[in-house]
Amino acid sequence: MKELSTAQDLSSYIDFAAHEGKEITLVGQIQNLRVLAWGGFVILRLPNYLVQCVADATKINMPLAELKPEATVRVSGTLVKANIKDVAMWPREWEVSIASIEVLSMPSEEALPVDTTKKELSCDLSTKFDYRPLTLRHPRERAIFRIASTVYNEFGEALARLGFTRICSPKIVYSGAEGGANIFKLSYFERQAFLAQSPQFYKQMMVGVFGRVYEQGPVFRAEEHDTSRHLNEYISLDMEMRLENGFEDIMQVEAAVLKSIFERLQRECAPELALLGVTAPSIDKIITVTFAEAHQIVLDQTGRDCRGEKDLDPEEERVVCDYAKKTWGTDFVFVTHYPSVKRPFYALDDPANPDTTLSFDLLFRGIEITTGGARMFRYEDYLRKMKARDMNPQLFESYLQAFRYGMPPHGGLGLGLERLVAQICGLANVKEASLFPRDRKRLEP
RNA sequence: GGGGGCGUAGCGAAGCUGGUUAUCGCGCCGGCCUGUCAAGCCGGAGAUCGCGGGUUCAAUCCCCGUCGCUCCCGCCA
Repeated sequence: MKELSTAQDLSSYIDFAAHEGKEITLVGQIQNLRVLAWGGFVILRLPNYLVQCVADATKINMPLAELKPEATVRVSGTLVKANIKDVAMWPREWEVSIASIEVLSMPSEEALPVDTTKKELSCDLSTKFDYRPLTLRHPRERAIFRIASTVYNEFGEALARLGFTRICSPKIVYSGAEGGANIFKLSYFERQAFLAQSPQFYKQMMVGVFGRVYEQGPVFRAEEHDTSRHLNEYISLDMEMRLENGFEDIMQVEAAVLKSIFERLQRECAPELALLGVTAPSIDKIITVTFAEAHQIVLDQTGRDCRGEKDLDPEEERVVCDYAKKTWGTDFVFVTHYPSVKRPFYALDDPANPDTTLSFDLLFRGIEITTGGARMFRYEDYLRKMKARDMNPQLFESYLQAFRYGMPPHGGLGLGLERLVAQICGLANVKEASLFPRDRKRLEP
């Protein structure tokens, strides 16, 4: 038996200022190497740093030329002041003056398939994904996923502060939530099951328990779309809450959560944002336009009359966003009151106009990142709506239990993590905001 | 499900109204360089031009097919 210490500091945080002038030992992978006649530089990649180390050829224990990018090394030396210009580096005020280097591992290939030492990764999307274990090591790729990590964490933490309870619903399910046909089938012992395309039913059931819940997890869509804004598996940031005043409550909570996310990005991800050349957006006001007003904006701005249509197409969403930016100075527009026919059966119709629903989409820089709205909460309403849509209530037995036993007025939303991150980072394709994207063609790596 | 574009060394690209020794940058290999920061300089190796067929004296280039990638629409987050 061996007992390990529970007292040691397990943090990867390094207090560089406190180490100045002192001995320091770092284990990291070589991001880049610059060998000069007098010695050279080793850029070391650590969990959340990129540290420059400098070597004097006459003092170091081995020639730098024997090293190569992606070798894992243990560097010992002294932390000294430096002035580093490269914005990919962090920190930039200190470097390690190397005393010795020990090689722990070397890449087995003579040459790496893509060059990760340059400012930009110059390769096609498919190449980038084919070599994901390598390409993700590039500083810009790391920056994207440090930002994604922060967005994911703050979504949960901001909601938790507002009294929401985190839930984890099953991803193996008995029936398809939205009623759509685009659901992955799965063999489950002697029966057939499905991969959840949304935690919708479970988060509604859980509103009957906690009143305010959230979930962050993967959802699966078997849609054959093949575009720069779709994935077949993505991370859905979901919440569901009792409504005190109206479906506007949902938008207010979402705006508050987004605001909190962007402020935290500014505080904690400044180097990553700078590296990507972007700034965190801000959401200081909540701008809403109705679906009908959105069509009017498109008509006024472009002359295209789409007022009869039941949805906004991507081009119209871009027009509405451009208009909102120009007119109200905002990157975010909530479009409310979508037609009932375009919304799932559980959407709550607007009593003032039953052809529309008390629902919304949130558009961010030209793309829709959220769909949300109020849900029906009376059992009879579900039976009526399901009958009208030729749905068999018996197939939704366990879901409908919640309403049979009584439910408060409630609503919620789903936010696509990759879409949000892609828009923050200015990425052309959502897949770039996914570590290992799953699309129509890709199941690997 | 429908439509557009692209496949040329490990990576990214140029070339083509048909005839070249198929070009450039990065990476790789060798040499040089006292502070680099997308380091720099000199030299070298590396490509049956995605695959199959056709037209032609001649195809990387034109045509047909096929496979792969990418973008857009529908649908969605």
